[in-house]
Amino acid sequence: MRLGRDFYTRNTILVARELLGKYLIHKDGLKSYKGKIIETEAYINANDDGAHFHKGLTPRTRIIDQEGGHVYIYNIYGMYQMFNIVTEPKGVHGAVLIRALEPLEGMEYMYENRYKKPCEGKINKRELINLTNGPAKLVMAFGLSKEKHYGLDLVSSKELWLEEGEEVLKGNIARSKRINIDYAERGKDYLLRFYIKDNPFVSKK
DNA sequence: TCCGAGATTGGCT
DNA sequence: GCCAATCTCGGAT
Repeated sequence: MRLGRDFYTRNTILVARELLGKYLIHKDGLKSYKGKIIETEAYINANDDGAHFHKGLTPRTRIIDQEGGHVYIYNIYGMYQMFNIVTEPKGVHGAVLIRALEPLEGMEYMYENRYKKPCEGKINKRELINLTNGPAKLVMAFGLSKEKHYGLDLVSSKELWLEEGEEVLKGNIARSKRINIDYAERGKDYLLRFYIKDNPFVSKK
């Protein structure tokens, strides 16, 4: 069952936590990708100097002004891209970064996207973990890109959306500081990263 | 095997 | 020049 608008247009921190266990689906022609969300980070508002939009929107971040459910993808380090989901009602700025997924379907396509060679036979455990255990890795594995998917609406798109997934008990959710935002004077210590405890696809300890 | 340092890369904060 | 990252390679375990 696809998640509707009401799921996304709520408080960003709440959405980040509830995204854990949900399924991300990408249909690309005959290729079909499915993965369970394992790790997220919330980026909230003007008080959060870790957020790209804390000083206001720019051409890069313009989609964040839209209502929750839209896709925000940006370039980083010249060669990687990151996948975010816009939250909150229209005009309120917030987004959730998807940091890790657990592959469920389409692993052979993820393998080809990540390693640039055909998937022959069984994928070993190390290769499997390395498909989607990081924010730029999962973008590569799922065949996502800024050019194709920036601004797309997860509520109505025929190629990319989220579905109700597995319930994650509160006791199995861990919360921590966000990864690699030491440059944010205020926001660096905010506990806005959520992940499923003991899941092998979590990006960092 | 595991961990840290160094290289990579180009649009924009 | 900076950056919500990743890969590789060397040396330690």
